[in-house]
Amino acid sequence: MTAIAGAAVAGLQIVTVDEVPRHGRIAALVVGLDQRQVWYVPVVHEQEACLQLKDVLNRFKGFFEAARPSKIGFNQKADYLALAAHGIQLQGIDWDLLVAAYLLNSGVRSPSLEALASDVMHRTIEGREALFGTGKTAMTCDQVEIARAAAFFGERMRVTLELQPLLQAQLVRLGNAELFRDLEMPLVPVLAEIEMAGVAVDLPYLQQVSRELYDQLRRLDQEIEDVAHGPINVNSPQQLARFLFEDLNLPGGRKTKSGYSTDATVLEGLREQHPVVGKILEYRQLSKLKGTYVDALPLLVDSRTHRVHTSFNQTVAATGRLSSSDPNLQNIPIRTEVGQKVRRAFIPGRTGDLLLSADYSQIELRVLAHMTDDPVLVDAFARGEDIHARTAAEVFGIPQPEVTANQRRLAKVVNFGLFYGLSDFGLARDTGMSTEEARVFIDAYFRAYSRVREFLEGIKIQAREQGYVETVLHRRRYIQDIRSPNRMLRQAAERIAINMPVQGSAADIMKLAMIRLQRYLQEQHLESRMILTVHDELVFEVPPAERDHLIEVVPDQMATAYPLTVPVQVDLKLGPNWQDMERVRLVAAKA
DNA sequence: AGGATCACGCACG
DNA sequence: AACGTACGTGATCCTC
Repeated sequence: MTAIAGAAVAGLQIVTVDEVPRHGRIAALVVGLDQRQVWYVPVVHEQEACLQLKDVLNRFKGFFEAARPSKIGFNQKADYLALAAHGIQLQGIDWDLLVAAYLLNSGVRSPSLEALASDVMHRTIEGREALFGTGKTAMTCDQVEIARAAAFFGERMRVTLELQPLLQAQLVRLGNAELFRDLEMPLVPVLAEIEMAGVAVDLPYLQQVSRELYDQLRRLDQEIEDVAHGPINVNSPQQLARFLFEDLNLPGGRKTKSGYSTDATVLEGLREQHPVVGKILEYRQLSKLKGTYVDALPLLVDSRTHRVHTSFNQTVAATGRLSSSDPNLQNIPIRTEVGQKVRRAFIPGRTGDLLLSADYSQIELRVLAHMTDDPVLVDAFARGEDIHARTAAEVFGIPQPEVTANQRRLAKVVNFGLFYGLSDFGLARDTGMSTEEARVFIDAYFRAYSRVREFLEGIKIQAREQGYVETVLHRRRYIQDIRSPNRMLRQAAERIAINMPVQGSAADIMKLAMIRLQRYLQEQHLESRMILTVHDELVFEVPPAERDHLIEVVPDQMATAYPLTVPVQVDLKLGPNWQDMERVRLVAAKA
């Protein structure tokens, strides 16, 4: 114990029985100082005598809660969560191999330690399946012999310790050591805290919505089956295609691998041809919302906290964004009326508290302005203009007051499409203009915004010559197929290359803001909690007494997290749930 | 029979 | 089929 406490760095893993570290069902601790000194401390093994968890945690508490030794691990958010369940705040989370591996190659979705050992050290180690088995017969950690578990986790710890300096050297070589140390690693406990905070949902309300949707769905299903003269599963694209394109003889359009497509755009095109099509579209929409959100969310409410605790994944998205799963709280509906009903279910956990939502306004276009230094784009943001109206004015060569609503709409589609590597074909599909008109429109856009065109061309060249592209903080994404002789593959690679620096830089900025704000809330001993992050939006749960304080600090910290050459603007909304929110304040940080 | 995986469709930024 | 995600359902393949 003395040797451990006195070390500068130590490997650490908290082994849990189940896959939800937040539950804190700790099976064992693994601690390692070097290849020769690795300890496996079992606390829950069914067949054998173990140490008492309480005693073990007490012995190690000082080690956990001290910034030194620095802890090395693999997926340290899980360690933090498992210990937090026992009231221990893990400190010194300095070196997570999972996070490092992600920075080194964000294209590999959540690399395993096995894969790292193989790729970096050319060494084969046992995977979890070898010890626990797979599928229904899989054992949990507590069902395995201590000796076998100790050998398995001990080897992983030795590999972890051996890999760490190798990965560190690679981070330095790539120029990513600072991004790792100052952004991604500090973010680890921030995400864990957000997950632990969770978000409250209004269960009785959701139940009521579920009943309403059930009735509507039954009615629609009946009406559809009346037309079909028999039972049909509207959820089955196969059955639906047979019904529409064989029984009703409607004109089939696009094909999928297994037949005619029945997706929403196809059905929209058939709406006028038969009244049943509208009913199918409505059925689809309601069924999606009911199944994915209204009925699924209540099942994920934690019985102890009465809240939903998502997982924020830091090592999945190739652009540097975070993702959310179990449940995904980053795709809660907002666009349709029924969707908004779902959003109303997200509420503060305590009566009287409020939800505060702060979102970056046009962050990607501002990042684009910053990266390109395009004089027109920079000027528009500097003046605080309506960016889509300005774009329309530039493209059509008319004064801004004369821009029609339709012209603005077209400009908006282009402004969004830019980040996706817009094609004339795509623009035509989204706007209803001809491909030829779309081509002319895009040409006019790039004449007005020549620096944007040069920038996008430059990205493609960089991807081709270096094999990767990067964000403002030098986060990399390697681009496959960028030199492919296959035109389709190559163009797809070019679109990926164009998208990443902008989407990824926006993610960099958001991550910086999250770290600052979490630090601030903690230092000021505020009760307000950061509870969600949705790419360009942060949501907080706020007691009324702290309302004015947060309204001041949140947008300010977000807007100044990473100063751009254009102002960064943050919109602030406040309300009793995630839907019914009112604009409070609009903050723009000076460039 | 039941699990794993693919195909499709679609929710968000 | 313009970038990035997550996930539910049905259909189909695979294993016990």
